[in-house]
This record gives sequence, structure tokens and C-alpha cells, in this order.
Amino acid sequence: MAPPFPARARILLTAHELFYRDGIRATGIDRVIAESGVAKLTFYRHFPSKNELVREFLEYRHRRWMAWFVDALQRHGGNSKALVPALAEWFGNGDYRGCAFINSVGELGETLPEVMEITRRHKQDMADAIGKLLPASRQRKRQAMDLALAVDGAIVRAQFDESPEAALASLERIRKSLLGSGRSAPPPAVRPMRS
Amino acid sequence: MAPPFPARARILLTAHELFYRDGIRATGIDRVIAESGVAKLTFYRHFPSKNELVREFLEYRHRRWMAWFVDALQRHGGNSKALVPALAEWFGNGDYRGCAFINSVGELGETLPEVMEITRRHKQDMADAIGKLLPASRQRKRQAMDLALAVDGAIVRAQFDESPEAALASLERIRKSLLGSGRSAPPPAVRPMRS
DNA sequence: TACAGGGTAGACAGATCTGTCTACAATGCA
DNA sequence: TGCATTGTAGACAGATCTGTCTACCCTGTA
Repeated sequence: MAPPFPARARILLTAHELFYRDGIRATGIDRVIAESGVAKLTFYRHFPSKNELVREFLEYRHRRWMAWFVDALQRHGGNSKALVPALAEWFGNGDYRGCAFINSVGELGETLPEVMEITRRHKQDMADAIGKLLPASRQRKRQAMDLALAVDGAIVRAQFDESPEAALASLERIRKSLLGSGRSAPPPAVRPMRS
Repeated sequence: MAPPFPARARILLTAHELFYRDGIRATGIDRVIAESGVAKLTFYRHFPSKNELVREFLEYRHRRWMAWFVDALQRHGGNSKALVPALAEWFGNGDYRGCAFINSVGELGETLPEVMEITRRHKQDMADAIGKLLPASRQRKRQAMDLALAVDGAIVRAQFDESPEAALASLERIRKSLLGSGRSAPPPAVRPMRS
């Protein structure tokens, strides 16, 4: 990687790619250094330790993912119906490897306590973005939380299922069910004969 | 660990504890060997490589977790209402660190392809167990899938939230919403969930 | 011109990781 | 008795990981 960006940005970009794709522990500092075309000393001048790089990676990922997410939701209509098509964009991307935060928590757990805290912030912001899609009501916050939980479920299913279709379909049914798909009542006692 | 079990069982038990608690890559073979009180050669006689141990760990975890899960569901009534109290048992356990399979997929991804396959089987079996709680109907399979996805969402939320309460409450609302909560109306004004 | 700032290349230390190997001990069974 | 099986202790090889350090180079500005 020649210098189209200043060294620090190149390092962060490379770390983002490798950490997300291969995992954090599986990615050695040497690899990040080689791949970002930077000298070892330069790396350590910007990031005193690997842990520091991990933290910055997560912060960067958070900003980047959130920006994409709110944009995608807007592009798909800006209401709760946008959720599934927006996520379909992400899941369908060949590089999809699940949620970087969920993965990091699973991988690092308590060894790097900030990971937990950043993840909570991230998921709170995600839930807030989902809340903005919902009509104002007393239950909006709660509905956003419930939807966010279902989104997390879809994220992990799409990570190991062969195709993301099933996860997206489930999420859409949950969404409709939670939001009453308008305002009406739950599934009638007598099930409709055909779909 | 003195020999209350034959060497192989001790190794597997130790690996289960360490892999689940600290992660797979974070746990060196030497650690497993020392902690299970076995000689290195003995270890390698039973498990030709660490990857082999990882596979066996996942198979063992699958059997163990499924046995607990179906038992807990029965103990809590054997219908879909059992889901939340059963999971509450798990989440409330101090050693709770999320789903071993989701964590492994996040950590190892494609580096150990069997992980994906075992995880799919595991989640399929989990969905089947959930399906058994539901009344027979044309949509039972679909409902089980949707519920399973929500359960995965709750599993990951409970992993990084300070307390599992919120995740369990969301899951319960999703469950009621998907299953029509028997026959009655949408979200009651007074929350049915006790603290 | 002088020099500081930011960069490069790469050797090195020390830890840790997987996997192999030697040498020996206890036990059960033919 | 003889011998296979299963175990123990621990040295060792070779790779890889994080982090430090030396020595040099290029460029902009005072």
C-alpha cells in the first residue's frame, strides 16, 4: 500500500479490514504493519500497543457502520419497513462476517474491558437509529429495543447460515408482528386458509 | 486435577471450561494440559491436534447444552412460555459468556470450516426443540425459526448487557407477539413482566 | 544552509504457541 | 512371567507474537 493516505489512516484502514475479516487475535501486529506498508516504528508511534489499536478500530468501525446504517435506512424509506432491505445490503455483501462488536465481545470477553463498554454504546446507538423509524408513541423505546434484539438475532444467523434469506424473512415477520403491521390485532384464532 | 476421570474426559472437561470462558485462540494447549493434570504425550495421543480438540469440544458442548435446554424447557412447563424462564437460568449463571457456537464462529470464521457446519446443526436442533413447545399447526416450523432467531438475539444481548433482564423482557414480548399470546389483544398498558 | 519531524528498513529480545521426542512407571492380562 | 497399554515428566524445535531499538532518509521551513 503506497501512501495515498497518511500513515495513521492507512494503519487504521488495514486493521479494520484484517480485524473484521480474520478476527483480532488471529491478526498479528506484524501483519497489519506489512499490509499497510508502514514501518514498525511508525506504527508504534501512532499506536502504543495493540490494545490501543483495537480500541481505535472499534471506534472507527462504530462511526463507519452507523453512518452506513442511517444512510441505508433513509434510502429505503426511513420507516420501519426499511430495516430489512437495509440489512439485506449488508448481509449480501461478500465480505459479510457478522457484527464486529459481537465478534469482539465473543473473542476478547473481559480481557479488554473497554470492548464491552464500546459494544453497549454501539448497540444503544443502533437501537436509537431504529427508534427513529417508528411513529412516536409511549411504547416507541420499547419497540426499538425489541426490534434491535431481533436485528442482532438476524445478524448472527446471517453469519453462519448459507444464505441470509431466512434470517431476513424471520426478522420481517417479527417486525410486522411487533408493530401490528398497521395497528390491528394479533393473528386471528382461526388461521387463514392459505397464505 | 487428580484422576477422578480417565485422562481423555478430564482433557475434554478442562478444554470446555477454558475454551468457553477465555475463548479458543486465547487458550493454549499447554494451558489445557497443565490444568487437566495430564502429560503432553497423553494429550496428543487422544487429540492429534488442537483443531481436533476444538471439534470435540464443540460436539461435547452441543450434547451438553441441548440436554440442559430440553430439560429446562420441560421443567418450566414444556410450552412456549417456558422459553424465557429457561434462558433466565442460563443467563443468570455467573459463568455465562454467550453461545459457544456463536463465539466460535466469530472467532474462527472460515479458518476451521467445520465450526460453521456444527453451528448450523446446533442451531437447527435448538430451533427443533423450540418447535416442540408449539401447538401443531401449519406455521409451527416458521414460528420456531422466528423464535430461535429472537433467542439468538437475546443470547448476544445478555452477553454484553449489565443485566439479562432487558433481553429476557424483549424476548418475551416477541414471543407473545409472534404467538398471539393465546388469543388476546396487543401490548397491555400494564406490563405483565415482574422485575 | 541547518535542522526538526516524520518516515523507512530491519535486527533483536523475550514470551508463548503447537507439536515431537526420549525415557521411565504402573497396571492388567495371557 | 512377559508384554501391551496407558500413563508421567519434561526437553526440544521451530514458528510467531508483541514491543524496543539502531541507523538512515527525505522534505519543508527558519
